[in-house]
Amino acid sequence: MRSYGQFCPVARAVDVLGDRWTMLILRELLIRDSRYSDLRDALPGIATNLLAERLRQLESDGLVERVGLPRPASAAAYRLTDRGRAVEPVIHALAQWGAPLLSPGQGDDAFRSHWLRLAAPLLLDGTDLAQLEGLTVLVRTGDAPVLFVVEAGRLDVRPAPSPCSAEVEMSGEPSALLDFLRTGGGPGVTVTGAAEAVRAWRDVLARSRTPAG
Amino acid sequence: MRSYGQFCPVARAVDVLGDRWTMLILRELLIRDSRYSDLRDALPGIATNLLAERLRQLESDGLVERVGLPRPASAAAYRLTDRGRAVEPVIHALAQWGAPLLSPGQGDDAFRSHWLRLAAPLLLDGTDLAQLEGLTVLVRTGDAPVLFVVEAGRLDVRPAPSPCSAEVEMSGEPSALLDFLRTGGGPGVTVTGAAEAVRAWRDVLARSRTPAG
DNA sequence: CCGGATCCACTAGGATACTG
DNA sequence: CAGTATCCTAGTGGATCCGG
Repeated sequence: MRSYGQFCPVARAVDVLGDRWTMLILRELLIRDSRYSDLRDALPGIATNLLAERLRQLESDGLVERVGLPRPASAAAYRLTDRGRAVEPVIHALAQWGAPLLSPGQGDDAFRSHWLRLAAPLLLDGTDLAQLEGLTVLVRTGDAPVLFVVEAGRLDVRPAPSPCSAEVEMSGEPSALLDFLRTGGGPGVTVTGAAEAVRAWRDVLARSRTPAG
Repeated sequence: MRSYGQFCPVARAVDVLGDRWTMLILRELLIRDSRYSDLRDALPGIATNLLAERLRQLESDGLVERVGLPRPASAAAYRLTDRGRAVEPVIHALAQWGAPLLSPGQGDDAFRSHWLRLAAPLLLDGTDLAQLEGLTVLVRTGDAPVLFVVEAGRLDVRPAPSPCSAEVEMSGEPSALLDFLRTGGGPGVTVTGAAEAVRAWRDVLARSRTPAG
């Protein structure tokens, strides 16, 4: 991208981060280290040459590094450097601001379950997870099941192993499921498991909180 | 901008905010309500049709409103709506991350003094302004002088009236001045005024703080 | 199958001239 | 002053192909 040519911290940041796709590539690498094809799968519509060029640029800007083998080799992955990981507050602020834009529903948009790793803790921001310590929730939606684990007062989201047992199981369309995470109710989501754990989970989700965004 | 087509809060946010120039237009309107020509002056290099189109888009997205007269009239200005103002955390996060990118210096980049309204409080983040309550600093740099005022423990930056008297006066190149704000020292900045006030001001700036970015 | 490179059609952005 | 209209170029999207 052409520089804005402004001696201003915002402009200098956007010079580096403002290219098309760049922020979404960083989102992916914030969620997990990824191989080239992982990124391509998580970014439907990106042209392969663009992905390659963005990664090169991010590497030369010091936000991303290749881990594994040197340049001409396979099975390597991309990972954020410390400087790249420092973009996290920007991504989080964007996600907070963008959360209300999910309300119109999914439409024809793509969805990947691992995005919940970023979105779910955000949607639960302001809830009190202390009483759920240790709870596990298996979530079936999108392309692959994921496992919610409450630990240290935080919600962590990881790929679900198979087989996988959890105290609570939820399933439904991504759109319904995100509504459910925000409100603790709504149609289109099936919740099963031990009655007490289910009840505690729904209670926490239904608790009033600062509205996201 | 074409939508990324992803059911993800980050992607939906970038769908709206990710167009070229959009973030800088929002930065301007976060600093102050602006007329069309104010924006054009603060965004050197923007094509006038692009500025018009971005403003139209931001208006239809509900981030910006025209204030003053209805469509076919002059002397009107653009202002952020509440939803537009909610982008502030994103801009601040970008500015924090971008602050280290100022170190290479100004080069050929443009500078506008009013940008200090956003940048200066950020560069002083982590300092204790309580002991400077009420201090005024006249800053001469860039295209117009600005006045720093410490009140309610915060640093506020406003256009300097003329004539203007302040307890402390600083002047120098933008690059030197920003370094000075970060470190309390460095070459290229002239500081004058009552010795005690000058000393207190330098002391606070020199105090260690969380490094920006 | 992974990690790209190449080619081509298209669209968004940049520069400038012009108008109510 | 506040934009529109135009032309041109650079960046993007999509498909296909290639080497390890």
